Amino acid sequence: MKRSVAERRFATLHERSASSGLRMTPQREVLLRVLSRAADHPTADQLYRQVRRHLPSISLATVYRNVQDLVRAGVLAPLEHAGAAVQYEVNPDDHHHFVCRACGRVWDVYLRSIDYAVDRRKSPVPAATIDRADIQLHGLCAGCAARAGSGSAGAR
Amino acid sequence: MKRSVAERRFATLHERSASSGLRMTPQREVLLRVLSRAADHPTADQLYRQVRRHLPSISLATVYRNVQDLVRAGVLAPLEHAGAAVQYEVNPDDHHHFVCRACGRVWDVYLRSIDYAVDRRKSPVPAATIDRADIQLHGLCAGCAARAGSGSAGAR
DNA sequence: GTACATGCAAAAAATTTGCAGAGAT
DNA sequence: ATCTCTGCAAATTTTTTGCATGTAC
Repeated sequence: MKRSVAERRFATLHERSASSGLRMTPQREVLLRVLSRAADHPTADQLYRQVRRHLPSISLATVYRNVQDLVRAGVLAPLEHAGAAVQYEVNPDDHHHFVCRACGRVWDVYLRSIDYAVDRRKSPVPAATIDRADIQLHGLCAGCAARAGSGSAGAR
Repeated sequence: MKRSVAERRFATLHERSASSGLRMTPQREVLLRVLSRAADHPTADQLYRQVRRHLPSISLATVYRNVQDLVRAGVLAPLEHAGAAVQYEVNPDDHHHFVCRACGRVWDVYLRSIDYAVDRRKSPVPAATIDRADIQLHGLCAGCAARAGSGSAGAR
């Protein structure tokens, strides 16, 4: 049962990776296999350690490069806003964020209401208490949209 | 007008910082002043460069230490999930996240519905398009709640 | 006076890059 | 044959830490 889920996932990853023009090297294949079994949200280093068990000669740099390629290919996504330098929040008001997917900049957003319902059947969440819901809206900011509309796309 | 907002903010930061037992050194005061004027989400390095203009002799390590102290004091918050190592998302289903505020672990959450309304009057967001809303629920996971209930609180 | 804070420099952690050789298509 | 990918090692970037001295309370 669990096996077939991982296998279906692997097939998907494999196909999406191939259709993005990425070559199927042994390193990439093992990485995809590890990813297809991942239940959580692994870091590059955790992936490295997993992949290494099957391919002891792989280098950490290769894992980093592959993970980036897969992000570019849309196969993986960095969890939220992680990485790079930590940004700090000073605004004491109750608010949320809008993140531009092209330039990565963040703006504060005020919401008038939030409503959500957890699907408990599908969510094996060991939450004892939930005390806050932060929303991040993702999209294109006006500047990047204009740039994308006319000239070549300018990212990051 | 803008001045008084910053000043009110500074007073708040100053008071919260003091009531957390933090001493008011020149370095801390300038940092709080910079923070009270911050309109965006600065990194430690950006804060360092700002503070330096008023206190050229301050060291980057002091800024880092102070920012951490202020986070512990509840004056600042790290933006979302940033920092440390980047975690990657493999799950292709449409889902959201639950983050334990004690241990920092992340679980996938499935929502049946999401509803929100942007308060456009208060939000100067230059969003050309919004194509996704990611929700992060914050709280205590069962494990950390149990640990907090009995023994001493175990964090991070 | 004492405990906390600071500066400096070195260390650690996370990530990126240059380069020469190997391999996929 | 070509263009991508890899391993290795060195470089960068971000953050943390040890230690002697300074200073807010």
